[in-house]
Amino acid sequence: MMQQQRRALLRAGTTVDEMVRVLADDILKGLLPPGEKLDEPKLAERFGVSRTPVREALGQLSAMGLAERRPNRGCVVATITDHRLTEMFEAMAELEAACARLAAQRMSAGERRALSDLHQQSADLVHKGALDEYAAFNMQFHSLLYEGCHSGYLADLVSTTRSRVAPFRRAQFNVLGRLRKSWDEHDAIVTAILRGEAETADRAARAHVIVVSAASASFVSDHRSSTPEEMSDA
Amino acid sequence: MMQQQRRALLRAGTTVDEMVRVLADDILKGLLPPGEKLDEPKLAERFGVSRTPVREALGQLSAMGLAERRPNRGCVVATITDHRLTEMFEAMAELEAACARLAAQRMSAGERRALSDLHQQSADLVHKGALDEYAAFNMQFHSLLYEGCHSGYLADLVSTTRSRVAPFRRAQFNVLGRLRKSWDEHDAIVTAILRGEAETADRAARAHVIVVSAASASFVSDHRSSTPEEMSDA
DNA sequence: CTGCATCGAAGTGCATGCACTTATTGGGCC
DNA sequence: GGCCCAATAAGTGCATGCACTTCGATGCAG
Repeated sequence: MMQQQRRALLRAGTTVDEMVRVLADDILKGLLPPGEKLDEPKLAERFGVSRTPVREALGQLSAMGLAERRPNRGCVVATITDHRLTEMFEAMAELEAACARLAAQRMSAGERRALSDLHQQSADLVHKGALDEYAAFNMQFHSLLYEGCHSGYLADLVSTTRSRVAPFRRAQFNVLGRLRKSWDEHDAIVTAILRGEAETADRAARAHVIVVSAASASFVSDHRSSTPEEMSDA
Repeated sequence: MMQQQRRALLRAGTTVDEMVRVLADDILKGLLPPGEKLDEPKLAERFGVSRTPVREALGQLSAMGLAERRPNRGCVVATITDHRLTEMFEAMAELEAACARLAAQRMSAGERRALSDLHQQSADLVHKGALDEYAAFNMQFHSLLYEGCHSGYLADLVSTTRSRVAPFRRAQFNVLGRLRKSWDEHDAIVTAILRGEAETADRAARAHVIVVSAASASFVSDHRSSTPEEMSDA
């Protein structure tokens, strides 16, 4: 059949970029669970393109750590060991703590106010027990924290790490009472930052992540596929 | 001409993986300086393959942050602003500090001995002024530190960051007296780790990176290309 | 001589097709 | 019946070729 023709006129970036965006999103949201096979012909049909751009997209996803490619044996959504997940939370604790410490030292008055306002607004969601809305707020809260450290690269590292653990921490707020505790932990962080107490903010952020880590710890094994060799990666 | 034939028999992984390794290495070593054009036909000829695997390799390099792709306008080795470099060093200081702190708490007796031995051996290189050998030792030293934190993900993050700044910190030990100072800074880190003094190790590692940062700071502008829009990325 | 449109070459983006590898299934043998 | 192996199907890896975009050169008007 005829080759591409006038697809380019409708397209913003390249087809590959768009596919990477969509697939990464699907993985982070859990639509494509860890271990899921990423079949080239299927994806080619889904996106209405040939296998060539699909292959490029899969290569990039695996370079990003969201997928794993086994030469000649296909590509799957990245799996993880519970040991590796523990390590990732540990690193996230360090990164969030560093962000919080720097934010306490560097945030402008406006940034502090924005963080405080957002935090206060979320109190309502706790009362209402609005899980989904609180989850959305939670993302915003942490994003403000990352921006507040005024170090874009550090913010990128912690965002990336947060994304990578995302597929393994679904349903975290469903645990009863976790909502309220999360808010209290945020409160400790906000208070320290507003006061400019760097070390207190560091410790509060670290503690917050460690609690989240514990709440997510038992989730991995459900998604572990049966390949034993993945135990050796960390 | 005839297609591929029996290339696969000689090959370990895939052609693409090999190209990514080689190109990443060239970039980190400075053989391909920041801003250098990565021309698909040229690379295809260099590696003796068609453009398809070259394109995949470039996509992966850019997903790793080592290259930048402009749609329809080619691919270049990643450039960086001096602001961004400062941020990267800042993040590296945090990461190295965290590694050193955890290493002080977690390293086994054997690991401590290995670190100490390596460090003591390097004293010779300082006396001889052996810049290249010291640089090689320096990499080993930091690798041991990363492993010593017993958190593979954290080690990956700091290794990756170190790789990314590598193209911009060439000739760092050439500065007179830097060699000796570097050794002294390492000594402070090693001493703290051997004593298990986590906070001291944290501060020593942080200080070490900050000094390195200052020594490299003026290097970027030489490699800045002329595109003004890259100022807005951080 | 300068500014702008046009043409051409070079280079990028993707479709298609062939070679090779891996997974699977159905028969022959013990 | 269980085991092995060949034949086949499915899927991955890369080469090739066409369509589209960008960039530079050339020619013409002002």
